[in-house]
Amino acid sequence: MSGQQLAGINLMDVKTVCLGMLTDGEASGYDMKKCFESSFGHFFPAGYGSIYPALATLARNGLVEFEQVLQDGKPDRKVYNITEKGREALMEGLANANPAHKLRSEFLATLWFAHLMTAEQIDTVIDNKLAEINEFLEMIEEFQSIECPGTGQGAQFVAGYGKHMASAFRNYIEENRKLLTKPVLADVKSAAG
Amino acid sequence: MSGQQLAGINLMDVKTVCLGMLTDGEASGYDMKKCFESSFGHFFPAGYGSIYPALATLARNGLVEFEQVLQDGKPDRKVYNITEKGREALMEGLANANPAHKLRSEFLATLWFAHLMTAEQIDTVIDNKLAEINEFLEMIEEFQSIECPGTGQGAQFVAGYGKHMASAFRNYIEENRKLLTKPVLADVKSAAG
DNA sequence: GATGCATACTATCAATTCGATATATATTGT
DNA sequence: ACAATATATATCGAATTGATAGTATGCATC
Repeated sequence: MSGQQLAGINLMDVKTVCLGMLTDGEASGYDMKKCFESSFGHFFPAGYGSIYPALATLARNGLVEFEQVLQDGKPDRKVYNITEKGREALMEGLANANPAHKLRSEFLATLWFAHLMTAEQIDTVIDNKLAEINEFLEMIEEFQSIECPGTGQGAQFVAGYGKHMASAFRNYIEENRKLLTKPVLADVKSAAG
Repeated sequence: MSGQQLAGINLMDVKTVCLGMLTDGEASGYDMKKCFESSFGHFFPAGYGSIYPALATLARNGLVEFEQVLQDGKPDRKVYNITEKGREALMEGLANANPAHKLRSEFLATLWFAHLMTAEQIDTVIDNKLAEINEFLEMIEEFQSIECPGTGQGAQFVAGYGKHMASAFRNYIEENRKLLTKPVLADVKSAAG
């Protein structure tokens, strides 16, 4: 019942995030996709299939306006701007006191069934994940070094979160991976018997 | 092109997880939902809307079989069992060397825009998240205490992961939340001016 | 004795999201 | 000359989410 406010925006969904990006200035869908790729997408992914429909809905409901900009050579741009109504909707989205924080890990689901896998398979999965984490950590450190201090407290907090959690992830894996490849009692017995 | 193997299973999706659960013995969709609720769902969520269509597809492709069990009083149960073909498909699912690990955080997306929020809003969001994390940690500790050692190395690894990461999350928030409510230079100037 | 709630069990629907793909053109690299 | 990359739009099928619906029993509260 409650929560259904201005033009169907009630949560921190892709629409709300697009509105937030527009508070920094005008942008096209393409620009926003790049923003998702470079920073946002690491903790809140979105592709064209989400962004373009989101912008269409926002425009239909008057939360953003756009201008068709003809370019020579390149295709036209639709440059979006947030409206006053859009700002209100954004504030409502930010007012949600219990925003979700969801994990969906095929990695953990796979390792849950480690007893059905060979030690080689387990090692490969883990080594690949460690390599990914290390790449991510390098990327974050680069991001933090170019971020100018004083602006974007939120961005700094989130980047720090990413670094902290990725390190914790790496530490946990390195210290506990042997749990997964260690033979269980039953196997030891059958090997000895 | 590649990856499209036995009956449309190529990743660690809900179908594959259901097959994995069935290696522990027969179960109904309802049973599996309970399993998702109690453990699996914390890192790989699935509701009825995913589970029932998944089981229907698996049955259609011969990866599981089911028996309609009539019960007095209660509604009928469809009790599923994994087939040999299903075991093969599961092994293919587990053979994926790069299983994903995805986060989707409305929490971090919200705090990215902390400069648009009041300090009270920020504090509420953070306090609520800390309370959630503490509940989660209690739940995990209970899970670990009832888990018998020697069986389910994977489950132990995953539970340990959950505890480790939730603690890291809590520590980061507690040590860095002041970044978000600390006034920025511009605000200090305008307050003094 | 009736009303409402919890549990047990199935299943479906609209809305949203994902990942891939289509369409076009210009620039840059080899 | 040819291939790849960047710019920019948009759509489609498949999967997932979250809510809801239906049917039946037991149990407690009013």
